[in-house]
Amino acid sequence: MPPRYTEDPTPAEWKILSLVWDEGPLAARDVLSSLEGETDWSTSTVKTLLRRLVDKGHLRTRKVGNSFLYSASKSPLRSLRRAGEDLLGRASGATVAPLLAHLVKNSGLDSAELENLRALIDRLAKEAEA
Amino acid sequence: MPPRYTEDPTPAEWKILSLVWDEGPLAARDVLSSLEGETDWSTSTVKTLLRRLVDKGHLRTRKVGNSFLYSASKSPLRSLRRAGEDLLGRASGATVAPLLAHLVKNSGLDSAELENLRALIDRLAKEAEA
DNA sequence: AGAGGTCGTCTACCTTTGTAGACAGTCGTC
DNA sequence: GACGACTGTCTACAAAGGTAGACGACCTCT
Repeated sequence: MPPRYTEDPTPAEWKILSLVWDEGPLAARDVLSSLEGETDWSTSTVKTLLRRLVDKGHLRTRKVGNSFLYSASKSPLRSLRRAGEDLLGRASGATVAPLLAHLVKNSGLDSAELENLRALIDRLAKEAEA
Repeated sequence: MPPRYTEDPTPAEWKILSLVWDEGPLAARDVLSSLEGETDWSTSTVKTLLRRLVDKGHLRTRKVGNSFLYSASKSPLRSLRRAGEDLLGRASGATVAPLLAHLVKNSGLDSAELENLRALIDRLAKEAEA
């Protein structure tokens, strides 16, 4: 495979990336301490992953003192949608529906979110009839 | 990272795997011809990927003449759900709902499937109230 | 039986990913 | 202004993933 232009995060990178998404701009040391207990990555490992995420364009840095603050450089939703589309692309016609059902079931949406989703489905259903 | 026990398919492997899911038991040569136009993988490449999928336990083989028929060895839905859970795990609380909305919108479900999904949501909403 | 085609296996090689040590710059503090 | 604590960069290396050639086993037609 010649060079890949998608630059999607790898599993290890996803871990760091979603952490940064969740906890706003973080310094390397914050990422490290947030990971404590979850992984046993060394300082170096985390710094490498952060650097690679910057190289791939997922994170940006802002210099503060002698260190960096890392923050998302693309909208999280955009990256997630991309990954989601890959997933859907792997499901065949017959598995798409049960897959979505499973995801909805396990997503822990609250009442309001469920309500919105139902509204969306109603809209789609109306279109599908036409 | 010590040996990984998940043995999830890689992107290239997914391509082959979902092809086999879709088109039932296939011989290597069928996979090859189905991929024509989509990728320009050589015979060897495809055979390597098939073998790796077998090694990882995603495909099983049945000998027929001097060749193999490859078919799924786990339920496709199961593998997809696993991948779906990874995806959800990467989304933070706030992004889960919009992500699901996007997926539903792009999933091309037909009326009946939408109906089922709505029924599921109604059930979940009822539980959420309690 | 021999030739030609097909098949899977072996082996290989480069890139990416996972993981981390060594080290030099910098910042605060005594 | 020197010391210690941190920080990011460089370098490294093994494992996984992507890609494919070489080759011997096997079938099939003549």
